[in-house]
This record gives sequence, C-alpha cells and structure tokens, in this order.
Amino acid sequence: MFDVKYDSGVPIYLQIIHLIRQKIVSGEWAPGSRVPGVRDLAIEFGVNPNTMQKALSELEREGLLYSERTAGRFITENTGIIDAARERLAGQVLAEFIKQMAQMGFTRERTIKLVESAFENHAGLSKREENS
Amino acid sequence: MFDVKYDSGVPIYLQIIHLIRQKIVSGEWAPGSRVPGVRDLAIEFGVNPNTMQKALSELEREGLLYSERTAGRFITENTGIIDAARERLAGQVLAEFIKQMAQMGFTRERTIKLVESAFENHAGLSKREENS
DNA sequence: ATTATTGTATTATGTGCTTAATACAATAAT
DNA sequence: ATTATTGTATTAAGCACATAATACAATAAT
Repeated sequence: MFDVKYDSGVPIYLQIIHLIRQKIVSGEWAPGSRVPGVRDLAIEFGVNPNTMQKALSELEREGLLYSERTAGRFITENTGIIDAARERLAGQVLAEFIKQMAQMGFTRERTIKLVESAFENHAGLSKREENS
Repeated sequence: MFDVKYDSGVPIYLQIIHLIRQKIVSGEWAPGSRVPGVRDLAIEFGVNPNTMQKALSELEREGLLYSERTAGRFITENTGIIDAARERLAGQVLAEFIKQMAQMGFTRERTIKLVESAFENHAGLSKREENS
C-alpha cells in the first residue's frame, strides 16, 4: 500500500517519517483522528514494528502525533503545529529543488516552463485545495 | 570546501556521487579534464579515501568518469553520456519536486509562484547558461 | 474478573557504511 | 635506475539500521 524504497540508501524509518508527515500536513490524515496501531502500520508499510515505532516516536517528538497509553495514537489537534510543519517542509522542498536546478545550469525561465508542463499529472490528489 | 552532511541519513558516498555528478552535468568539471586523485578528493571532501573510491567507482560505472591506470582519473569526453545524465537527473529532480508539492496540497499556480520568487538567489552560478 | 489491544522496552543477529592502516601494481617524473 | 604518484585491493574495527522474538504495563472490551 505504501511504497517504501529499500534501495535508495535512505533509512526506511526516515522515509516513513517523511511519508506520514506529508499525510498529516496535506490533511489526508485529519487533526485529532486516530492512526492505526504500530503493528498494523508496520504491516501496511511492510516493515518491522520496531522500525515503525522508531518513526512514530520521532513524529511524536515533533508534536505531530501523541499517544494515549492504550487507546492508541492520534494526530495532534494543534493545527498551528501542522501548519508550521507544512511551511517548513514546503520551504525545504522548494529550496532544494531550486538549488538542484540552478546547480545543473537551468535558468529560472526554463525551470518554470518545466514545472508548468510537469504539474499536469498530479492534480486533485490532495484534500487540501489551496494553501494561500 | 564541499559540504557533505553527515546527519541527513543519506550515506556519504551517495551524497558525494550526487555532488560530483552535478559538477559534471553542469559543466563546472569540463569533459576530458582531469579530476584530483582519490586521496586529494578525500581530503577536500573530508572523508576517508575508501569512501571516495567507492563514490568514484560508481561514477565510473555510469560512464561519467574513467581512470588511466597511473595518470589519474578524467571526465568522459563523451558529451552524449553527460547530456543524457543531465536530462535524467533533471527529470528525477523535477518529478520529485512536483510530487512533493502536490502531495502537500499546493496547486500548480501556487507552486509556480513560489518557484518564480525563490529562484532569485541562485542566478549565474553555473558555467552552463542555457539547456534548451 | 478475564481477555484482548494498546504503547513500550529489551536482547540478539545480520548487514551496510565509514574509518583506519596497509599493501601492491603500473607508470610518470627525476 | 630510482622515486613518487596513481588507482586498486585487503583486513579489521566501530557504528547505525533493520529484523526477529519476546516481554511488560495499562486499559478498553467482554
């Protein structure tokens, strides 16, 4: 169900953190809602429960998740934290992209053209329609 | 001189491969030109010679570098390989960017605006002025 | 009260990354 | 001819990641 790449060199638990963080900041996983248990998530992602636990602990440390002893784990209701995480993440993704393209010698105009023509195949996948 | 991040979770040798690959596809390291020896490069990047060797071997496998037994290592003169590598790399970087932004709920228009305003701080760093 | 489910912790094993310390072969420089 | 420099290979050690197999504590469900 979730595509964790074992061959990218990036530790799996970091990839999972990134995937879940995006589900939260995109609103696909709504604030306050419960997330599956560690064992179920481990199965869904096809990883060991310990690895999933490691990822969830980190997201908890970031304040995006919190655990209720035996009831399970939930997305934070604090939308401020979520919004901040989205801004921060978007900024990082954007900066990295610009840096890479510039480093490869692509001009601003050419890069924009590429973005314009490449964005078509990704419309309407998220529950968030606008972030202005 | 070169900023290798030890804390990103990405293996150092992969980061080095990426950095050098970009130097080649951007033209900063010209086709046919000699690159420093493994030991010197290791010092410049602040890593172990073995780690640098591992990175260089992979770039050699890709055809971007070749080694002349005792004379040293050189960038390929085959600009076709370099161009192909640049197209491939640019495509990956672009696709990843679009995917991330779309996943976070950013629209095409908002993304383009962000790219437009963010590209200012990176002008004129490369020797390649245009890739059209 | 008992059972099942939750998060959490522990110990062990295997693998890949990184450094370290050498050593060797080939050849350019002297 | 000798020396220095090049790429390359080997062995050992430490560390983080990932899996496996359990176990425990707390509490919701029965």
